[in-house]
Amino acid sequence: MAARDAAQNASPATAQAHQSHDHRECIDDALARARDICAARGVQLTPLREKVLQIVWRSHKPVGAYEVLDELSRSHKAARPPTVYRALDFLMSEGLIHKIESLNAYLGCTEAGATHSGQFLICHQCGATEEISDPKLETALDQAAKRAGFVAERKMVEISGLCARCAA
Amino acid sequence: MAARDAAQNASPATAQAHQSHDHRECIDDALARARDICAARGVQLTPLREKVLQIVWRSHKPVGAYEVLDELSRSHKAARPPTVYRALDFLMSEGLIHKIESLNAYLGCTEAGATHSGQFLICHQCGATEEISDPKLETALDQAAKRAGFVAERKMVEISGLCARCAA
DNA sequence: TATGGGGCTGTTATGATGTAACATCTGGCG
DNA sequence: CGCCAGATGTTACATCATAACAGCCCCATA
Repeated sequence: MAARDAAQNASPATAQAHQSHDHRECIDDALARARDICAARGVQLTPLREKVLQIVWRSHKPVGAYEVLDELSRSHKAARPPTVYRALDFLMSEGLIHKIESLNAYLGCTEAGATHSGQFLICHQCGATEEISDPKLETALDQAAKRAGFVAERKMVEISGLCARCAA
Repeated sequence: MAARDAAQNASPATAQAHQSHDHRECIDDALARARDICAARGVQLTPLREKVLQIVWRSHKPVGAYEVLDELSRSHKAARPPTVYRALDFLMSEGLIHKIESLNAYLGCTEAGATHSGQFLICHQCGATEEISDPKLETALDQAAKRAGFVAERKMVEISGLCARCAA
């Protein structure tokens, strides 16, 4: 897997990420799900947007907008920053990707379909970023906000450190 | 207080923030605490760094680095971006301020002295940002990381929504 | 057919945030 | 004095993001 991953993707985004699974399946699943979701909602997952989604999904590392732009430029000469940001904005508004605020980078959403803010474990060694969905954490967030009389809308949780493999 | 706050501070940072308390006390306390902490640690809270800390503390709204720069320039003509970023880096490394990642802005730490990552309630209406320290939330974060075999180093929690006053 | 409106993309320019790299200053210490 | 470390000055640049307007395409409707 690691070899194929490296072969099909020369971008630095995946250079270090731990990939012990068949990542092509991740991509295929994500794209198929995205198509279903957009069709059901009556919004357009255009070829451009799908291509951007595919690029974001090339690894489990958050990808910067300009990295997406570089990659997109190979097949789409006209690509400019607004091209990419507009696609990223669309994908975020449909809950298909997340922005990792602490890295100014974007990551495919593994829970696409359900609207949620996302909770992330970011390894600063290999870059791999795992999205988790912890009900207790969710509850704790809601309780903390409630206690302060605060109406929570977006709840961002980004934990950086070392993933299990890098810590070992 | 609102009147004095407006008078002593023309920066947009405080334009909307709810300030029902004597904010001058906040600033004075924060600066005094910072001096104590730095003295105890044998690190230099230079006049420049103290001035930057004071500017960050002018309100309970996170302040952008270039806003700090504008303000600092009034008294310190030589100020440039690196001047500000170096001071901010120092203040963060000593735990005297926090960076709010979702806003790319900086906020005075109300728990200075104890090393912690900070949990924030960010009102997108008035901009006021409250730092909370919720033990249950802290536990939930640790548990979530542990469950994934992840070694947590920095735990970022930023909840945006409406503060009690703006929601009312 | 025509027409006009909405959604998507192209294009140019610029704004906002952050850092690299090297120079200079200052105070303490052998 | 001579040197070093830490702080600041200074120039240039890298990175991240958006404003504003132009053009295109589909298609609903007259």
